[in-house]
Amino acid sequence: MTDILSGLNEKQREAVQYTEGPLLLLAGAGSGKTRVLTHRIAYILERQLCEPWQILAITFTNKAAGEMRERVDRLIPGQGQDVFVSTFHSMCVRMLRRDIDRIGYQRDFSIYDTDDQRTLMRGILKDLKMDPKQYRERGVLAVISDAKNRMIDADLYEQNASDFFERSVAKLYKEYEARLKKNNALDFDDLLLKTVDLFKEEPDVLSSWQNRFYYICVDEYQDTNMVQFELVRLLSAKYKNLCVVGDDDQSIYKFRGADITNILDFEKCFPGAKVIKLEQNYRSTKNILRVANEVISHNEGRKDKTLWTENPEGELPTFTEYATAGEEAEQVVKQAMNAPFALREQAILYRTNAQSRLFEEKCIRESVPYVIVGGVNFYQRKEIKDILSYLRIVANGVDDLACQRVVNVPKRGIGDTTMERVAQFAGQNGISIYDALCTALTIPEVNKGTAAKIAGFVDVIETLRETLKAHDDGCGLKELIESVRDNTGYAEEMKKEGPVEYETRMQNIEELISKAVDFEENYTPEDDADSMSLLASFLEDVSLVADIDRTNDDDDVLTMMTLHAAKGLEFDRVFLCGMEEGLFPSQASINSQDPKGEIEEERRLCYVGMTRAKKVLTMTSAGERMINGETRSARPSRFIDEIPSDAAVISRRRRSAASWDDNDAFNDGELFSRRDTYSCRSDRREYGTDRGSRRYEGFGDSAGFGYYQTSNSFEGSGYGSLDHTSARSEKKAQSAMKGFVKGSAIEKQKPDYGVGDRVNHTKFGEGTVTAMEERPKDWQVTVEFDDWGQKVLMAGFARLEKC
DNA sequence: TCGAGAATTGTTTTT
DNA sequence: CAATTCTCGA
Repeated sequence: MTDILSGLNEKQREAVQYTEGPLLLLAGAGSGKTRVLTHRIAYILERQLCEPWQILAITFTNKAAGEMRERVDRLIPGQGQDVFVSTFHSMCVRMLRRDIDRIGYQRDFSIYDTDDQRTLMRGILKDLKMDPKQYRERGVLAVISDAKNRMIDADLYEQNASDFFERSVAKLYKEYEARLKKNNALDFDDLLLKTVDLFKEEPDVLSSWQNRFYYICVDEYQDTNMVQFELVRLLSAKYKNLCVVGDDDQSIYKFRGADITNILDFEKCFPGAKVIKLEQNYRSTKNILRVANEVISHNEGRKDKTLWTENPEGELPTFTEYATAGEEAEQVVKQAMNAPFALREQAILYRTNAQSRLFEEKCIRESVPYVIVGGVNFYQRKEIKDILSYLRIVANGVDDLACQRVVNVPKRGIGDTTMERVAQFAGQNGISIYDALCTALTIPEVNKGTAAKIAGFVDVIETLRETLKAHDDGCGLKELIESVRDNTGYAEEMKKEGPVEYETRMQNIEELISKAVDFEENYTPEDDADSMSLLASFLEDVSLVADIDRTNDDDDVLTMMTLHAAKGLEFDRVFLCGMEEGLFPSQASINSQDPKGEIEEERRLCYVGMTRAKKVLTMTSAGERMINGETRSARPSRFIDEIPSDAAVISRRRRSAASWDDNDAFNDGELFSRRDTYSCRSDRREYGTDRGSRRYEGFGDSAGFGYYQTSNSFEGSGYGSLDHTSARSEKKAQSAMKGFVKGSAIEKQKPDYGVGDRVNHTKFGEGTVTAMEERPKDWQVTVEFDDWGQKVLMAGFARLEKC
């Protein structure tokens, strides 16, 4: 007992011991909430308030689930493994696997990922002859997903459809559902939704789970959506021992339905709920925390709390604006390389996955070992999806999508036209594609030659089924995958793509095999899921793996990932990169219907990023970067503006105040939104080759900019207080700072030319200055150009050169 | 049926 | 820019 409660502060201890009844734990970043959760579970176990398997703990990732199990196990040896720790999605799969047949699905259902969903929707649009320009599958699916997250089914959606578009979407929604059902498949949202359906339609199923779980904990509660709320509500209804942990300031998944009111209104929904706030931060330095607090304080409607720490001051966070994204990446990688921290203790965080490319490039160049979390998910890679599709057909014969995906992979001479006919035949006879293929010879429209090829494919599948059956004692995944690789001609097909691709693909398949072996070894048939095959569980498991789950912390490598992926992690040093208006906060959030709300979400994301840092926070931006093949320029993020000047070392590139204002207009909508609202392609056509930065004349070229720095001097920054390596870094840091001059935030300079002088402009060429007028933030210059006539320019913006 | 080259189109963020 | 779709010739 003393063990479990020792080392906890008063609040934490209170939370650990408050086991009965609803509890809302408002846990700020780095306040030790995982610690509280694990100790709480251990406390319950030690007190023998219930059996391990009667505790349900829901985490955000599978990795977190594993870690929690481990940590509990360390506190109460031998019992941690039996606690039901899981993500919402995995939990639902387990529950559905047991009982989904009671609501009209088969228990060997497939799980469709985003790609599968899109393929399915594309087919629907085609069959219903809807204009794919008008109904883009991505958009339609987003609407459907949104509806599902709010527990609006197709019928209800139809009833509420108020305009033509919505009625069309309703039709698509219905068809989409029908096809999922026909394929015996569920999408991600369904996993949650169907579980709720199951609970509502089969009360005894619900009560069996209700009876089982005496204690329920939900981590990252601020990111739960309505369906998840409903699940939690239902499951906890009997014993009401529900503990939710979250931080409204870290709610960053609104886009996928997370509803912040779940946490804000917890006390209303669960009367008598106890609220405990954890406000002491154990992770970051005072200086990092101050910056994070300052930024997040710009949000309205938060739960009142102030994070504080007893940690040392630490050094001031820095912000540096580089000229280009390339330079940003290079400097960041070099700094990481020379910092007095192990690579694994540092992370590069960014808003979008696309930003990783440059960092990756620089890491390769500098030979810095790195790992990118996210981007293209392992299980979405072509070769993996292909192989899994084979396995899906083996497991679930009615999965048409899987069938269509690999029927001609490797090339068997079964083309689109043939498959079109087969699909039609299948539809007419109400059978699955695979069943249709099995009887290909009887399909009149399919000619004999192709039918023979089809028979070859069917043969492959049947052989695989044999392989599986031959190992009914539960060892066969490895053989199965190897069989797909080696006996279908798949390996040969890959060779054609070139040796490099071949190698990486083979490696990926190897990785899949070891995953499979691993899975098999740890596989314990569910107490109640008797006949459910090992294969089906493997496939279900595999589709729920997030990329973060696959990272191992053993290697000393530099980690790069999106801010979203960084949630829940911590590093000694964090690089927060790409802090530019239009990127972070994203242009979409600025242009959205609800800019205020969306920018607040971006700000929370920023807060999450900053609070990942334990000792050093380094923020950067680029004056220009390539986006969609166009060089675009941007001013530093508004979040940088929100940092008080004495709280960080802020180095912006020198720009006149006037150009800032223009730049604001540029970034805050006008020009970009036009590109978004209307076709940006028409722009391209109209302007021909005059693309990108040249179109926004005056922004693209960075020549002529200097640096200046606001706030205090460099004293106290750098790595002086750390160790020897630090001296080196300090030097590096200083030399990187070369060219920076001290100055105030906004400083207008009188140009070095005057009325009557000859000047040169990058676009307009030479001309004579005819007038100069001082403006509040800049000098306005009138020039009579030789070739272009009179122009009125802002000096800080036009970069005129005296000649 | 299939491949190569052209054209088009797109970015948040993810279980 | 890069990923995906389209188009056309064999």
